[in-house]
Amino acid sequence: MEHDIKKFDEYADVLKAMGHPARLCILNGILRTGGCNVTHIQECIELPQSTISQHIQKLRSAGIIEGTRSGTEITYTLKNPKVLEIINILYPQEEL
Amino acid sequence: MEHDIKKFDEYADVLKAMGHPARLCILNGILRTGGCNVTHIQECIELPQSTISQHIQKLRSAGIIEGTRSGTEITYTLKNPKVLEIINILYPQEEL
DNA sequence: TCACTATATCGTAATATACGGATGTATTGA
DNA sequence: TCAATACATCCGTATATTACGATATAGTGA
Repeated sequence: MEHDIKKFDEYADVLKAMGHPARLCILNGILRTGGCNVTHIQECIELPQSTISQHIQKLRSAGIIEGTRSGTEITYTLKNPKVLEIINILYPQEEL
Repeated sequence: MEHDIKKFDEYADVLKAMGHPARLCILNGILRTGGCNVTHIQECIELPQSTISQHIQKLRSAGIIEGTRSGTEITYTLKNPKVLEIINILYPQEEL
């Protein structure tokens, strides 16, 4: 078995970042639409802008998403391919 | 995009339970050995017994593992097949 | 019943997370 | 330069998580 817990730190952080319903919802949305901005997310989930922004920062600092600015908008996309695989396992593409 | 955050509660809890280095280490160990007990885990990661036990309880209450008692020992095994897939994505079987 | 091993639970202190209002910053168009 | 839009950050508070020693419980064999 594995001896060094530190080897698990990296993905523990990724999973922890994914482990919140709002963030999972955001990730699923980003994946399904191929990238979307905070305002669009805000229209879909009932949370104030600052809360959503903080969730996005958490996903960003875990290296899961990255943002591209165009004008005043920032479009976020999935950056980590393993996260994409995980979401597809959890939420396979039927009835959407 | 998805409207109801509650639809994401189930797997958010699973991911949250996975999102800790000690628990990820335990899960990886259970997967690789096909089931193991607390004492064996304790030999591998440097944590007191009560701490390990609590991590195991967290995995158990998230429906990720289940224990089978034989004598004084309890052998834990993976219960959720999606978790198995996720671990295999994160830690593919090379050099082990 | 007693001692022993394996595991769980309790109590609690330290730390982290979540939330949302208020405020700050960047970009664009007038 | 000003107002508007999109997004980020700050701050205080409430709640949750983590860790671990101490203690409890379950099972076994003598």
